[in-house]
Amino acid sequence: MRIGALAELSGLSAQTIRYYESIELLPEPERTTGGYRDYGVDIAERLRFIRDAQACGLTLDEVQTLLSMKDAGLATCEHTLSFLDRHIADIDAQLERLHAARAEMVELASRARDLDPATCTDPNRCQVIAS
Amino acid sequence: MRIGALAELSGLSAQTIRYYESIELLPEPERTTGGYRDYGVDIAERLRFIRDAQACGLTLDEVQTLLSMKDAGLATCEHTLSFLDRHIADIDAQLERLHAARAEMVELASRARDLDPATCTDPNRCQVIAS
DNA sequence: GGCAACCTTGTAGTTGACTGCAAGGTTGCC
DNA sequence: GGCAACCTTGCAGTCAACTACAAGGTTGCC
Repeated sequence: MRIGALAELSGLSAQTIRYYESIELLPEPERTTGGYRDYGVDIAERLRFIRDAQACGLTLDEVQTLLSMKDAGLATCEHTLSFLDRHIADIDAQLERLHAARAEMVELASRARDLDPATCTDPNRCQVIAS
Repeated sequence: MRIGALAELSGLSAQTIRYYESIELLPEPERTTGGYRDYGVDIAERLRFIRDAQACGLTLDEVQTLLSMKDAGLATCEHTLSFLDRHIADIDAQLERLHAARAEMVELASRARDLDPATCTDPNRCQVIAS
């Protein structure tokens, strides 16, 4: 699979994939005789892992640490475990914030929906929000 | 309350608070006779809202849109509602990613914990992760 | 073999969200 | 009144994570 196909598959841009390779998040792929990057399907799984970890607010640097752990077959040192535990705690905190924010938005939306739509006739009113 | 106290209370830096004011996320506060910013307690709630919304992956620009809605007492236009609905959907997608990533980390942590801690004697092994 | 679509490297620019610093004013306490 | 801690504005710098562009090579199809 060439980079364009992987980009399509993963939803990332080809530039981003090259960028990930440049910061060593991705291993250097095989090359075709013409010098094009040639990926196997397993790389898509790695990209998915990166995306999920990023969604947790991990930096790409931290994602790399995690990937090294996976790649190296894990390590059991104290600080490795505490790295994981800390990030799990971070995720839990973030889940809480997400739930709070979601509730706030649902509340806003439901209050907005309960208003009479007919009153929405002032174009200036909408412009406040359009930006 | 002066900016330092608000910073303390909210967990943000004074610079960040001034930055938020500069991009009009926060209203201009009262000033003391000496020209110092003088905040009421309600501003802390606004900062909490900002933090939560940011946790959802909203940009400060989008947070501002939401705050305008709150400030303006809402609007019912189609695109306002769709703005909210879209972001609620985004949050739900992110919650899903967070759960997936959390599971992955818990799995990594539990597998790591199951290994014999006595085998963790190679300092080079740890250095891989220390970065 | 001609052509569009796709790829290569390298480097520079952008965006969002801060963060630091300089030069100076204010507060509150001893 | 002296001093440390805190504040002011303004502007430049940083960092992460892309994103764009230039100049050129490869592929696959007609």
